[in-house]
Amino acid sequence: MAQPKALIGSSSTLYEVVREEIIKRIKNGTYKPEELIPSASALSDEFNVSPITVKRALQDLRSAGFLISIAGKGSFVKKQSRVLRKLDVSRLVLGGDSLKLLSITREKITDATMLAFNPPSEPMLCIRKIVYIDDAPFLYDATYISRDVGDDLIEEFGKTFVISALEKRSIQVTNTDLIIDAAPAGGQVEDVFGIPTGYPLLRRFYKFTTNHKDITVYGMLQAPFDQLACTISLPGKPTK
Amino acid sequence: MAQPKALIGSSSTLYEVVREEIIKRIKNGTYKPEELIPSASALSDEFNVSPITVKRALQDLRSAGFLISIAGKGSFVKKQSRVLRKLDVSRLVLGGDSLKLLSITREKITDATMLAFNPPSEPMLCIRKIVYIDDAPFLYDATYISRDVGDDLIEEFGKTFVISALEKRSIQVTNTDLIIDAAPAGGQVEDVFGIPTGYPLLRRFYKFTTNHKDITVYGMLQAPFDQLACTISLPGKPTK
DNA sequence: GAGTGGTCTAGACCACCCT
DNA sequence: GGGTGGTCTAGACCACTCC
Repeated sequence: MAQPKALIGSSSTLYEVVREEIIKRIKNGTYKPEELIPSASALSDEFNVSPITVKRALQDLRSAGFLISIAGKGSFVKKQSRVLRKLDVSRLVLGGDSLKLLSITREKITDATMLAFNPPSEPMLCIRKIVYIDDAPFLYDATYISRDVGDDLIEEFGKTFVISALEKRSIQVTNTDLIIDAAPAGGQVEDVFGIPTGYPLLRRFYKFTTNHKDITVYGMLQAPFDQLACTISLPGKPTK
Repeated sequence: MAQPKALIGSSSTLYEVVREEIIKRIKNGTYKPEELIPSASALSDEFNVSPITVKRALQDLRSAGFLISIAGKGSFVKKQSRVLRKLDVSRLVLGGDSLKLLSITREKITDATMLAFNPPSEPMLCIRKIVYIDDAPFLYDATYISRDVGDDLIEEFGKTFVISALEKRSIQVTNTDLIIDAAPAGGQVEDVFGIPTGYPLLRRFYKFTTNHKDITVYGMLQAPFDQLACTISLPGKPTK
């Protein structure tokens, strides 16, 4: 067969060359946000490679958040519009957000990152919920609370953020510890957000210490990397 | 051919089933950190699927940081040991770290996230470097500085963090703005860390305002998700 | 040389969407 | 029905490692 067409980019393998060329076209506006890109077979003709090689490139582009592919329709350039929020995590819900309760269970904390908070090893009350913005899933939250609480309070956990429910009962947060990390999507979060395995997530783990010695709240917030970034402003460093 | 072996996991496709089974074996200790897992052809025999399907599963596992594959040797379970560091970004180098200067150029800031800091649109001095821990790349840093500085200072940028060099000249940081996000690896960082395309990164963008009105420092720190997480402790929330 | 992972291709099949 | 993306397989080739 004919020699594959020479293309821009220092990549070695064919699918990398195709991938980088498509990225270039997205960045320079040849393929515009929300719009359909040429089909795999059309691209395979243009680049003179197998359709399967093009599909391999598209797979990478989905994992990197450049594209969304819909069987029967085609591949679309993803619109990039990310929300910036303050790192402070004590309010989940802002105007226009809505909550969906997923489950309330009793579980042990097993996540390796959360263990850095030295949580109790006994099973805790675990509340999982999704925060929506404009009917699109925005945050996935799992909250663990260290003490048995009344049924009325549990019911309220489904409607509001745990801290708000506690404050109504004059339980105040005295300290907030946070761990921020990135992680590849896997398991339940893939389904919640409709993202492929390995899609980068921004995660915020929190530990709220309260003025009730028996009540400490642990939790984790997750969002796809292209939906959320966190900001914080720190006072000027002392002269050291 | 024979019916593919029924396996655990609610996944629909074959490679997802294989992938989840291998994850399960890593988590339950069947495949141990640093150790070799069975070859693709051995796994394909066991699962009764094509070797290519197994390779597809292994590809996902590499992207999610579970495995490292070396041609001619095999696939190894990645050892998970992550560093926790305070969010404060003013010191790159701790004991045992070393720096490698990559380049000093003049560039405009083009990164979409960094533009949230409203940096100047003119070209700036750009210093790229890598921080090593135990001879392994740990952080990738790009620093932009807004003013022409002397050659002696530029030379120092290659050896130490920009803020330290400035402080020696009594230029103090009066405010630090940070943006933390996650992002898929792409381009130069892939080579620096030896990670596949799309590998999740934790990124910290910083803007240092100083007591010199002409001197503002912008920059970005990047690290693979499995090497670094950030911690911060916030004072108790006021009663609202 | 045998085994390994990785790429590239061809061909088949399926599910989905649109007309 | 024809086009789309997605999966699965088979077969070939390459580069690498280890014996």
